[in-house]
Amino acid sequence: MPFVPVRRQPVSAAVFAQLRAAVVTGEVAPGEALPPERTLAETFGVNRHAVREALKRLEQAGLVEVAQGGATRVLDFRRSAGLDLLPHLVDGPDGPEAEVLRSGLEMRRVIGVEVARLAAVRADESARERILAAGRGYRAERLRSGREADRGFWADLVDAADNIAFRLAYNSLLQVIDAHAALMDEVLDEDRTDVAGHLELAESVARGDAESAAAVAHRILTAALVAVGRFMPATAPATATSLGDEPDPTHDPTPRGAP
Amino acid sequence: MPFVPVRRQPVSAAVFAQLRAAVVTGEVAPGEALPPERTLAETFGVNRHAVREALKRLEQAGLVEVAQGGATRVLDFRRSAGLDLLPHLVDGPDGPEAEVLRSGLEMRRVIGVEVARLAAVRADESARERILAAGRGYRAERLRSGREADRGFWADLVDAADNIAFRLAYNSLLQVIDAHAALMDEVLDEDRTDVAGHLELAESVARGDAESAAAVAHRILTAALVAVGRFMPATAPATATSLGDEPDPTHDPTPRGAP
DNA sequence: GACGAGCGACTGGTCCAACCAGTTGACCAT
DNA sequence: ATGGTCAACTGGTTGGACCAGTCGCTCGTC
Repeated sequence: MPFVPVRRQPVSAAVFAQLRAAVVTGEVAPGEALPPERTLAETFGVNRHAVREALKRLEQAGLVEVAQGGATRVLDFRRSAGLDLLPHLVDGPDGPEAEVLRSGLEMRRVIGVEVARLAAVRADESARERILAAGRGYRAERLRSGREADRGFWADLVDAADNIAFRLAYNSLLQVIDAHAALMDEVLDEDRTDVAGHLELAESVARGDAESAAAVAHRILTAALVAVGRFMPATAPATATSLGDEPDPTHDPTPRGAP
Repeated sequence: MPFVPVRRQPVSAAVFAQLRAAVVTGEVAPGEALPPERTLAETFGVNRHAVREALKRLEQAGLVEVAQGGATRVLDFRRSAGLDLLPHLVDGPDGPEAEVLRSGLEMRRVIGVEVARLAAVRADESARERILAAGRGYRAERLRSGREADRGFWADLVDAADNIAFRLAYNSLLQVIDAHAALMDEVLDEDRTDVAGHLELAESVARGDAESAAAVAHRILTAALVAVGRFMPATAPATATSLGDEPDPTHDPTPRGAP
């Protein structure tokens, strides 16, 4: 077993992690007040400043609302938090939450498809060449490191799409992946088996064929979405099974409670 | 003019705002080191603890990297920040940045379309009824407050779509809107003129017709995207003009550098 | 001259203690 | 019932001290 760098974690980060977990698991319900800073400091055995730094991050993440003189209240993160919270929702008491991963992969597909479409229309000449080169080198790159191969591939596309919102959302999704590298690597490898698709996507973009690019991107990105059902039969069996074998190449939302 | 609550801003928030602005405007370039905490404290005329609280938020937002013993370095937010940063990118030196708003509205459309599709498939009976009621009451609600009308309308859809990633991204986009309420209200009102479309969307979802729901959602959400070009002829005239009058009802990406 | 150990200055991390500034609710006078 | 007062409690801010890493210079050794 290879040695890895030890992770140093500041006290405030540890406090933040515990408080965040308490909020997202619902251990402290929305509307409920957190204990006073002085109490938290004593409970955690740290200085009050460390607690305050952690609370600032919670506030920044949209998990709590702090009011001078009043109490610090927990917010409903489903209404108040942004996409940056997603990575932190994956960790559940019984391992990664399948439903959160499914959500993230669905979003990844939607964004990826639109990114492909936009890239086909907006990429300038140098971007087209770069993307085409990435498409042609994908097979070889994948052998070296599948993870870095499509990270580079998609980074070029996202660049070319010229949309800062997609770019930032893409970053948020990458953090989900990084937070569960081992599992996600297996799931995402499903995408990578479609080597021909990657080349086809690159060629479509280089050609400026938006609809073809979108279609191929959809095909590629659906693979991982299907795979996550296999790797995680966990919490939602009904959902997992209906994700079945031969998804509609265009759309395959997961039915639920439909007649 | 009605009275509004006065906003108190903690010192750390003010420091955070200034540092954040310095980073996103590129005033301090990625890779560059921020001044030491002690220096910042003196410069801002506040205590070092306040500076540290601000830095924690910057770190949380993915704008800087702090290392004990070493310097605090600025990151490239285009690579390291998440979607939560989007609201803070809108403010430019010459008013709201048209390109950021365009990006946000593009994302809003993509997410909205997929939300409509998913809602049509996944909504349970009570959700269908609620959505149908919202669709029927939309015309009346809109007269009272257009803003709250479609906030409620879409909130129901997002709920029904049962995808936490879309929900959080939707929250992030709402923050963009809230941060520029006056302008965005004008732009988004373009969506609301399509009253019939809202009813049609609700009916499609209630009927479980995913493709119809997606198509109508796309039509509705394209209106604001077109409008932002009119309201903001500002920074990118070439882009704005090509967004012209009769957009392809299916897709209308903004060409740029295409052959 | 090249190398490397050692040291010192500098940076962020943590703590303690105190006080300021709001909020809340109980109490009391009107 | 109303409104004012006040005490207790909560977050906000400050000062100063020290710990714990990093970085770069210096100096001795080879």
